Amino acid sequence: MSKKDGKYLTTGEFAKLCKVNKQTIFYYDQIGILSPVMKNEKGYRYYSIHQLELFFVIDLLKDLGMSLNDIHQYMQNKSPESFLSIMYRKKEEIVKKRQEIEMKEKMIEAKIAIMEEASHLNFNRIMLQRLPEATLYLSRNIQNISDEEFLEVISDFINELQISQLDSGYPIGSITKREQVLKGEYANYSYLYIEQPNPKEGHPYFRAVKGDFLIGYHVGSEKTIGDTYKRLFSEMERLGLTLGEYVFEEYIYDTVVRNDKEHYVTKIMMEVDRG
Amino acid sequence: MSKKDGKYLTTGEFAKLCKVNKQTIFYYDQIGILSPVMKNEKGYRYYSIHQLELFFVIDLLKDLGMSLNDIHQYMQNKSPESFLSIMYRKKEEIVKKRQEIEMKEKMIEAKIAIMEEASHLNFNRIMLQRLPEATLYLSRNIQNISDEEFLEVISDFINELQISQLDSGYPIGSITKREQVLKGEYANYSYLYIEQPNPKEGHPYFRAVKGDFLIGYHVGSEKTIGDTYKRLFSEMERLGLTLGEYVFEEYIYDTVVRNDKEHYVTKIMMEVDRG
DNA sequence: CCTAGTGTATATAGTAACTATATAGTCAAG
DNA sequence: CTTGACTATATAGTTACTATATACACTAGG
Repeated sequence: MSKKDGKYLTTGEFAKLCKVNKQTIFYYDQIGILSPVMKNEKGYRYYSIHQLELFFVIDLLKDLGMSLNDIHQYMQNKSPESFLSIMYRKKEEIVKKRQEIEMKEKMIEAKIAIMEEASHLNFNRIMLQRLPEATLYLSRNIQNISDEEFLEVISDFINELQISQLDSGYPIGSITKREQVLKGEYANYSYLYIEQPNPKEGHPYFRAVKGDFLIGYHVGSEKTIGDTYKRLFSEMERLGLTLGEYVFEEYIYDTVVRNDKEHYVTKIMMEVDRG
Repeated sequence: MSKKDGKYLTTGEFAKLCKVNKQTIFYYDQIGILSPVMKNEKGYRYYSIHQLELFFVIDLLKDLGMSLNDIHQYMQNKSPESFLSIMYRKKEEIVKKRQEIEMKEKMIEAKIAIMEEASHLNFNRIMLQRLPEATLYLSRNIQNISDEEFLEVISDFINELQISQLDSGYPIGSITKREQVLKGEYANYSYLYIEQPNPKEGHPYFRAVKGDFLIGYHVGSEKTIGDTYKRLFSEMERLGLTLGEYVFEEYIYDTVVRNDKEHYVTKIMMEVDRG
């Protein structure tokens, strides 16, 4: 391309075609990554049409997370070979980036689903539901664990979420065993979990749940969760049910959407057996 | 989740779980987007496990291009409703972002393909090839156009590339008519174009090419391109061919990969008819 | 030819979101 | 009781711009 070599662009024209601030073009000249092909005696910069392609490449590299400094390094020492090797590197990076974006898109969809569902709920009602099979990613056992060990388990759990892209956007929940619940030790959890709507093949530590659940919502701080457990137990009795093996807890409204602990909402799902 | 409310995390522990610098956690407290649940009399900060979820949400919003200032606004005024509306907005944005990433991935692939092909070429050889059908996005006609008009056409062309996501990563080429080429006006182009390997349905301004082409490479500045045209003409004669309707030019090595104009390489593709 | 309005230039300071450094107080283990 | 690892604040530096101030240049209309 190019219409006769005679046609040059001023800084303003060039900036407009690049769709950036004129200052940015000055700046790129200053740091030496894109200098005009010509400068007249008054100091006016003149760019060639070809330099647009170079700008677009700089913009691409920038988008791919390359610093202007690194771009400068390359510009000092251009060659088809090093350009190609950069492209191969960036290709790998962008694939990873795309996967991350795809995951985040799913996370947002999950958050929307949770919030939409919550907005239609009556938190006072207790319901008996048959839950379909779900896949959960579980932490290591955390029952009766020390503070240091707990920190390590949490740390490992979160690391694994991030490394294996298991953060589905669903809340991190806790599983308590029947025995602890019956003793009133509602906070003596056995596992943490996160639901996996699209479980990955061949990943360990997964666990399916299905069956009858008595579901209630606790509004307020964790400290008063016993009250809601009592309400659930009396409803259980009224329906002639007995407590199953596990109880699941999930924050529905937490510090993410509420300032005041009194407005937190915890979903309690009790596995039950029909007497 | 949460192991008894008694367990708090120090700034260092919290930072480690968040996988960020401790300073960042200080900073977030300072600007008021994530403050510890507790501060002791010595000023030590203590975070709760729940605040991890909040950090992850902040991190997500940040990734989705929200400024810490905007995040602060939301944090001052949390609610499930406004969180939901942010999520809906971000959902739209991330879809767009994903599409952009996908496009850039294709661009990188195109650049790799071009550079790989070029690295295996002998630029001295002239070849007769039958080119398959290709879809090109064309600029408006630029033959015998004034400088101002040319600038506008270029501007429109580039705008369209960006708006309609037509920048495939292939070089921007030029098309010259037979008549101008025969007169030696090699720079009096009629159109600019960019190849579309995956043409979008229903987009106008496209144009297919196929047929026999005599292909040669010009090494050096545009000014001496006449020499290579002469070489091509004599080869054409030797093969008993006549010049077809259009000649296509594309930069293979340009300011993106070369510092010196003497090393630029232009691909010249002449449509030819078999005598 | 003068002038208004736009364009160009440089220099300097400000911005966001950290990041690094310096200095000082705190705590737990041996 | 000291060492080493932690905590805190305050300040300055970083990147990639962005804004502002000031001065010079160019172009079109009266």
